[in-house]
Amino acid sequence: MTLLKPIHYPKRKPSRRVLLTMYKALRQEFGYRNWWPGDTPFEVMVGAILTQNTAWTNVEKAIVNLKKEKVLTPEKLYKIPTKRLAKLIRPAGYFNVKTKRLKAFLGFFHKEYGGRIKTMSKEKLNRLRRSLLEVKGIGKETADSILLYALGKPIFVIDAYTKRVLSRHRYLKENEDYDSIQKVFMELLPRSSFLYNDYHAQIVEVGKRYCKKVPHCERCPLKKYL
DNA sequence: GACCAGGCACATC
DNA sequence: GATGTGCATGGT
Repeated sequence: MTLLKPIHYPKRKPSRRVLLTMYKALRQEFGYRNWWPGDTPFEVMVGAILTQNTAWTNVEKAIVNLKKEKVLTPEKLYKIPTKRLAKLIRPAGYFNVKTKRLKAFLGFFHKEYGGRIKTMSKEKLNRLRRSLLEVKGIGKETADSILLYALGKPIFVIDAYTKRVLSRHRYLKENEDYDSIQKVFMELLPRSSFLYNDYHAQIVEVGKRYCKKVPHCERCPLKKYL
């Protein structure tokens, strides 16, 4: 087992070059991820809410239920009784909270965009993000996941993996806030939804494989950045 | 049986 | 603005 660097280690600012070479190292190891498990943009949106603080394997079970019942469409989910929805998404955990959040999002999606991805997509990124954040139950990460992974908008998603991987390599403070982390990526990297998508996916992959609570740094492609 | 996993809103100080 | 708490399932 590898010992962790002390957490009081001073933060070092990543340069554009470091961010890009890290990305290349990851991509070389894992290949292009071009990622988010989901067949349709709508499924990605639902998944983004269901996966809040939850392992994806549990979310999958909920999605399977929704598909099996043939209700994974904007109209069907908008109309489905709350109790039935709660029952179907039960495996994803926090099912009462998430039922409310899904319903809140579906109401918004229906009211503002007629439940149409295309219409929603036409909205300007900043405006869309602001309105998503007004929906109860949609915070920054969920909003950005929807924007990037469902709608292909160029915005970098910050999640637990991003924070863990980057802070373990001293590129972040222990509890750095969402906006400043996002700024690091977005100010240093070219504005590309493809890059933001794949980079974040690479971080998730390296986080899952090597950067757990007990990290396995020996074979980690980011080893030299420790 | 404890601990963990791709957050968020809300209460309180 | 920082800190604490409730929300719940399924895998390890």
